[in-house]
Amino acid sequence: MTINPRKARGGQAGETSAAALRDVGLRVTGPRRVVLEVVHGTDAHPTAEVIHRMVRRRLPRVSLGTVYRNLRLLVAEGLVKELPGPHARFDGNTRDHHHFTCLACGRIADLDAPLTEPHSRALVSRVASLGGFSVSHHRIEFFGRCGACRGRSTRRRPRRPPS
Amino acid sequence: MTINPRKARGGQAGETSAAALRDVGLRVTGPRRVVLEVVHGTDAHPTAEVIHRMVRRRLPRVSLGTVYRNLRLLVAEGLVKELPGPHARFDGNTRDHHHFTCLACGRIADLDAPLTEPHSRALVSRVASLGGFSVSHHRIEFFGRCGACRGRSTRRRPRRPPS
DNA sequence: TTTGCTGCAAAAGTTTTGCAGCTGC
DNA sequence: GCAGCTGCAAAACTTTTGCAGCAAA
Repeated sequence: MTINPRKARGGQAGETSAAALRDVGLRVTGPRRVVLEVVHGTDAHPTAEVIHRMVRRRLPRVSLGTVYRNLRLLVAEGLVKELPGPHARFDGNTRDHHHFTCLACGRIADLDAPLTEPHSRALVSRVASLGGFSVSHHRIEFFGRCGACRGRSTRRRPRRPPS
Repeated sequence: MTINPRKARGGQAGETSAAALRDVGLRVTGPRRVVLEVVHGTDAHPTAEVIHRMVRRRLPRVSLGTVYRNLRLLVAEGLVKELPGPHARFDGNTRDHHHFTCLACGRIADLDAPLTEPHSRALVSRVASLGGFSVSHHRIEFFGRCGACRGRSTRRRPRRPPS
């Protein structure tokens, strides 16, 4: 689901995630570390509930409230990104990137910066100068059908109605 | 708040909105018509609750449930657009356009197509061809400070935490 | 030891829905 | 008249929060 392939996520996660938490001044607790590892270990842009389910496979007693609290902290510290929507989704890819959502299967693909960079840079400066804004960041979402679903005529329903 | 100025909204709304409803095969009822006129009559991208308040100034007995039901219908029929987020916002501007959100005052400005068109067109075709997608539409949101807030040092808090 | 974190459960906030009655067509 | 709408109230969800105990540093 990634267009510009990235290094394996959550490779040597064990030590890395603890270090990342320490770096930003957060205590390293079991639930917190696993939440971070789960989000960094997938590119499926899971919701809080899905993350909770995945965390529980490793630590069965972790509560949903704790997952939410930690996601908030991780987002605030910049270790995780949040995608807006009726059900928030979380993204362990903290590099600059945008998204493509397949309306047929519901999957969300990361579009890393090199793919969009040249044009979006021009776009931002045009909007800033003509609109009189200072633009700190921007978000681009594309919608349509992914390669796999373009062939398929029977559209498999998205797991959640996209957007 | 509109960059490319548009024709006055909700000018001769009275007849127009009823006609628009009939066009898409919806019954013309008081609540429904007023919901549509309210959303078309502002460019402030109001939430459902705000719309409800505005509708009630004209029809005091309209319930929030009815506002939600009608907004859903109007969105489904393409008479109104919905902006994603924790609190959905609604937009009477159904033309192709994008948005700028001021992080200082929370206001959302419409960026009409001519402003973004040339670059976003190139962006879409690049993403489609390199990613192997068919792109049906896309959404671009810019964040930063608007002209008015750029000068101000004291940042007036957004009415709702943006994004 | 101290401060922060957790589980649990309750609360808060938004959006949806069931139902009986009303109304546009 | 009938299908479709509406108000009202309850329900369904997602997300947040209070609290007492526990654990990282």
